[in-house]
Amino acid sequence: GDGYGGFEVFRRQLEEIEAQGLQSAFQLHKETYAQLSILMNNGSCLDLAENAALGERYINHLAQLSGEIRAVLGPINLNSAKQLVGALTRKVPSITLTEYQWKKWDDEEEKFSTKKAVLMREAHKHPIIAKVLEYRRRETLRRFVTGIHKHVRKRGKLAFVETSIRGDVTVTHRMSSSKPNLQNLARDTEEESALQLNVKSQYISRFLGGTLSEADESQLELRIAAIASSDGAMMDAFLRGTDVHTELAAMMRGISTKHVTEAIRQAGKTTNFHVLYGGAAFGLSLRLGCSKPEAEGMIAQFYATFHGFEAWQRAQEAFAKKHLYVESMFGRRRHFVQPRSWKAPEGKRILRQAVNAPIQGDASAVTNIGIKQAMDRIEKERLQSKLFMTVHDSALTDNYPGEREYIHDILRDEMEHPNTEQFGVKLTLPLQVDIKTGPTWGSMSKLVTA
DNA sequence: GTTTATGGCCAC
DNA sequence: AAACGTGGCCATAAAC
Ligand SMILES: Nc1nc2c(ncn2[C@H]2C[C@H](O)[C@@H](COP(=O)(O)OP(=O)(O)OP(=O)(O)O)O2)c(=O)[nH]1
Ligand SMILES: [Mn+2]
Repeated sequence: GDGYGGFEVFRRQLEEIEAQGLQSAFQLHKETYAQLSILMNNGSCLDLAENAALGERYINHLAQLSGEIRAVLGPINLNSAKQLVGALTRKVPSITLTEYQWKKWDDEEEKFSTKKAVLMREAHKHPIIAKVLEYRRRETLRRFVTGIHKHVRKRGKLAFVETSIRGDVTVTHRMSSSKPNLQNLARDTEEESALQLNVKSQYISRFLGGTLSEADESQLELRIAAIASSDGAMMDAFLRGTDVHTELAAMMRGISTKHVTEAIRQAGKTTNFHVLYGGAAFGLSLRLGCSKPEAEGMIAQFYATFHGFEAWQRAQEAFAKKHLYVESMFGRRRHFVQPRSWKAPEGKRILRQAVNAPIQGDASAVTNIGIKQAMDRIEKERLQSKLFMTVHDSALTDNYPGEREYIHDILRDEMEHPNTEQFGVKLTLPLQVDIKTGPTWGSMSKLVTA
């Protein structure tokens, strides 16, 4: 009843594991996913002094903001969305705290929302709204500072958190991280780094004089989408070396790719994946703040350009309707429960999941095969550096002094050349890995490769 | 006083 | 009766 199939789907998965025996998808799981979750138990080293300093700064910022806001809105609990609706409506009568107005075709209750997108849309109506947004951001990031206290383990002079990496949680066969989750740490921004509020800066090397590095697959799911669908235009784009995220961001704003900042490129990413995974004009127009016809035009242009991918989408959907599961290139499956109708929201959601699951899942497989190879080399060559974490399409290493450059070679060699053939998959496009490095997870600079 | 649900938001 | 997908976590509100 949770939309993920419940018992029936679980039973079918069990049957599959029994029937699959030593098939390649099972091998992949056993030799790669299960191993990674065991091997990445080194923990992540924490700078406790930085943690304490961050905590102090967040408390101060929050106290200041809380005072300013409650002076205007009254003595409410700012962490309560419900109280915020009441206070904001009183103070700013013109405010519209709904995500979007729908028909209200009968005496349905109005659904209020104070989420970020809504507050940003309404922010021009009163200066206090921006303050609330700032409070929210600080409060959310504070939890990355104080929330890890219960997970800290001392090892001699050093402090660690030992996240649990599991490969048996997600329906698409991605890895998950918990207790603490290290896959959703807030990215460092210039503004917050300047204020010394960068939460990733508390993650450091465990070695005296050591460094951290992160190797991230470039535009990974777009590449996998191109490979899986064999779409000509998409393949061409990558063979030409295009950065599709950047190109789209530049095109949407009518600026040159030179002027695309990291933040702008990130917005382009979100748009790309929105459209790739069956997003509608309605949601796109909300996200871009443009009209619905404009959004429709953009989606139409996407499918006009990538009709090969559209055909692949239709094929996935047809397969899902017929068999109630989809299967990826690596032979991994996601099962569905029969919806009442394929045209209702419930059914349409399944069809989008049918398009997404094989791509997200195989992107994960490709990454993890490469990571496993890198870990094997670090062990075989008796290096002291540690590959201690994965964030879906990236790997983090803690570099022993003097080993960094060689570790970078390993990361690039292995992650750009995962041996997928052993699991029956031929990658028809090259992969590209971007490497960053620095003294902390929150202060890394891109490696310039000649 | 516990539990569970919800709203919200971070990442990829 | 919604409107890219995959996760985990926290504080409040509601229910036990
Ligand atoms: N459906 C969906 N998938 C996402 C979204 N953000 C990230 N992903 C998936 C697809 C990405 O290829 C993958 C890795 O995320 P990254 O941030 O590394 O993006 P990507 O590799 O595409 O670009 P990059 O060149 O690394 O900046 O995670 C999103 O908003 N929606
Ligand atoms: Mn990436």
